[in-house]
Amino acid sequence: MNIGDVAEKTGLASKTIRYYEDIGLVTPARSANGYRVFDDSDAHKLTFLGRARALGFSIEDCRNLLTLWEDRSRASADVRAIAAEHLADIDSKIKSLVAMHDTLSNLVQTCAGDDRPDCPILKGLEGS
Amino acid sequence: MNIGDVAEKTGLASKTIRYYEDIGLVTPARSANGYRVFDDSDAHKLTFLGRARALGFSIEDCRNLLTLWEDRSRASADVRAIAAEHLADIDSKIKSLVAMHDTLSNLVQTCAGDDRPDCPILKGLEGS
DNA sequence: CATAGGGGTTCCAGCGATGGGAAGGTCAAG
DNA sequence: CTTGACCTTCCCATCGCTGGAACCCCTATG
Repeated sequence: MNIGDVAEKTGLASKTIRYYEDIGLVTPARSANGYRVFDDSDAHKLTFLGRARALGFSIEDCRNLLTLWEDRSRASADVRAIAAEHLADIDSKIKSLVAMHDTLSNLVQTCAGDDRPDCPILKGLEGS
Repeated sequence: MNIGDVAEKTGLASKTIRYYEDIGLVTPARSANGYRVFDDSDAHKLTFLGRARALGFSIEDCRNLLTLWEDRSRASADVRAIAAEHLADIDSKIKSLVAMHDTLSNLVQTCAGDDRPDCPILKGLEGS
């Protein structure tokens, strides 16, 4: 498979795949003309990466998960630890976004949104 | 006020304040020795910026809000539009994070987290 | 008066995870 | 033979800062 094929197959951009090779997440073979050649195992790895990234795992997390994924003797506790930590991250991001949402939504609701110059949103941002 | 004072007052890092000057959000005066000199109005602006950023507004949003804030004849509808759009952004981020959370939390819950090599989290990332 | 420290200044580089685009090589079809 | 779709490497841009280097300024102390 050339990069375009594997890109379509995995849903990743070609650029992204090249980047993943750059940082050592995949190591596709090269054909005589210099093109990258991906086998099923590469594609499988990239699919894995795509899913993990879609779940918001950082590249470094992905690297670790990938290592664990390829290590047949790994303990599932290791994986669980990474996932649990990431889950806590997600939780705290959600909390902070919900807090933002609440504050901002209050401001928006108290704002008449008409053509008068008096705006409670700006007031809210201004004072304490 | 020197930059350190206003940094403490507003809770922003000095570096951040310099950056805000760089991109034209504030324009403090300069004293003879080249130091930035901030008056109350500058500090007020920076406080405004700090709050808006804390609510997740982008720098460009902040620039617009700041313009509106300084324009005594602005329509509150303009402000409301920016805020409402940002609110929608926040909403969609929350939705996507909650979806991530749910998926990942399912995976984590089905994972025994012991020392066996069989891990449902990796399986989940692997297959569809 | 020299020195030490804690300000301040500029500029340059880097983060994460790509995306855009230039400049050029390669391949299959018409 | 040419066209157009692919591929390659390379460098720059994004966003919102943050760190560091190298240097200047001001005050206090011995």
